[in-house]
Amino acid sequence: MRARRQHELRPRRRPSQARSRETVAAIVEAAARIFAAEGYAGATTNRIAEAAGVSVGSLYEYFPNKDALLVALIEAHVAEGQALLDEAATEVMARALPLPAAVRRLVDAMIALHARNRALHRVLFDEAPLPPRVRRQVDAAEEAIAARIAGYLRERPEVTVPDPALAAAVVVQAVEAVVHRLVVHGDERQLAAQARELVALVVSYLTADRRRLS
Amino acid sequence: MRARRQHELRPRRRPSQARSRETVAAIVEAAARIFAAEGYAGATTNRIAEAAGVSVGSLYEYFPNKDALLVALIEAHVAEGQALLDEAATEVMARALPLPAAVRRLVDAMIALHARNRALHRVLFDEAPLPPRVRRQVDAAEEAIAARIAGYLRERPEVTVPDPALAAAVVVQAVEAVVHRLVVHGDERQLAAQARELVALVVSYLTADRRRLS
DNA sequence: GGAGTATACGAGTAATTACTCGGATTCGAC
DNA sequence: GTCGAATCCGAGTAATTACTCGTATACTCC
Repeated sequence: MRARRQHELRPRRRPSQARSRETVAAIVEAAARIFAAEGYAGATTNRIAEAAGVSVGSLYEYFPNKDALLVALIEAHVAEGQALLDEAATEVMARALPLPAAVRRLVDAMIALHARNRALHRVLFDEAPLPPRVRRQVDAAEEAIAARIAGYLRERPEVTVPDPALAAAVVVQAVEAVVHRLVVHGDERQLAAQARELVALVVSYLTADRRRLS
Repeated sequence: MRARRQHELRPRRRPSQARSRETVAAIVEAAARIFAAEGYAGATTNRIAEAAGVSVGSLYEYFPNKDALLVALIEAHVAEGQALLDEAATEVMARALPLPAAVRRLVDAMIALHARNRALHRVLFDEAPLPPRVRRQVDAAEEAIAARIAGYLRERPEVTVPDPALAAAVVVQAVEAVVHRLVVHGDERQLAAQARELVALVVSYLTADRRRLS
């Protein structure tokens, strides 16, 4: 293969006419399908263009290289995740849900996010190391949701953790990591039971009698 | 590149003389270095052979293809992990450690396993999807350690979970997933504090007053 | 020391695939 | 209707790299 075009990941040209916007949309959508089906290495730009009903030339008109396609997909996925989690957080706050229900809501939102397109999610986050810029975006999204959760924790009297910010970070990490495991690699039949235990895990932690723990 | 030699992953020939055993060892060791430094895609068999001080021909004498090298590394890593965790479990049992100390021991063992060669660990488990046979090996190792933990949980009166086998599985999943996150992607400065919280998370869960949780 | 086997070598091959570019086509604006 | 810009096309190219195979060397055992 030819030497990969430096590290440029941004679109090469902005589509201005409706026609080209459709082309870009078709390419992104086809990329999602092909990456999900073939994995990162197995997906070729020619195949993606073909699946999009477009020539490779057009693909490269808008995406400087293969990685740029991945990045576009990841960014869309992250935005979607942020929206899902924000929605959950807003609902929890508005209805002042008690802790177990709130945690359940968080876990369910996380499961929904991962399950929406399992195969693609696996490729995006289990293959191909994220470029630093994208990594930062993901981290920022996680921090944002952790901050909201920390705010909620401070309001709930039954929460006993001494450092809500730290606790929120740990909870987000744990829920994300475990759900990822369960959904992407786990046994579907055990998902419900394990999700229940995950809720118990988090709720116990947040409401534990801290004096007993050391 | 040439079509990849089917799905054979087992060594092609068993080294019988001391000389060739050294060659194989050098290749494996070099593969670890190169994969860690360059990532899966960036590592080439020519480069690995060169780093091992050996010709490509010799490499292919013992490993049918590039993936077989990865599999060898993963198998070694899994064996090492099993040994580390078994050792921790044995110590916990022998000294009848109380729960917080036992969990701490588990978390520390897991951290040690992940931190021993961060970069390689990342490549092995974050890039390149594992072939099914290897996946099964990893799962079996996790189940084995979960079974030992379940036995321990049943012995400790302070443990309140209704289903120790399920709880043990969840705990192993959670500890593995979170530690992986913390060590491979996380901020090193926060590791200690987050590890402490992880211990609190697990201990709280295992000793929670189950009536309060729903 | 000779026969047979195991091991090592590494230049070369074949396949793959990311990416280009010159030219055709379609659009929007006046 | 025309002109310039935007878009599209896709055969071809250049680079990469996994893997082979004929030959040379070292070892073992008698």
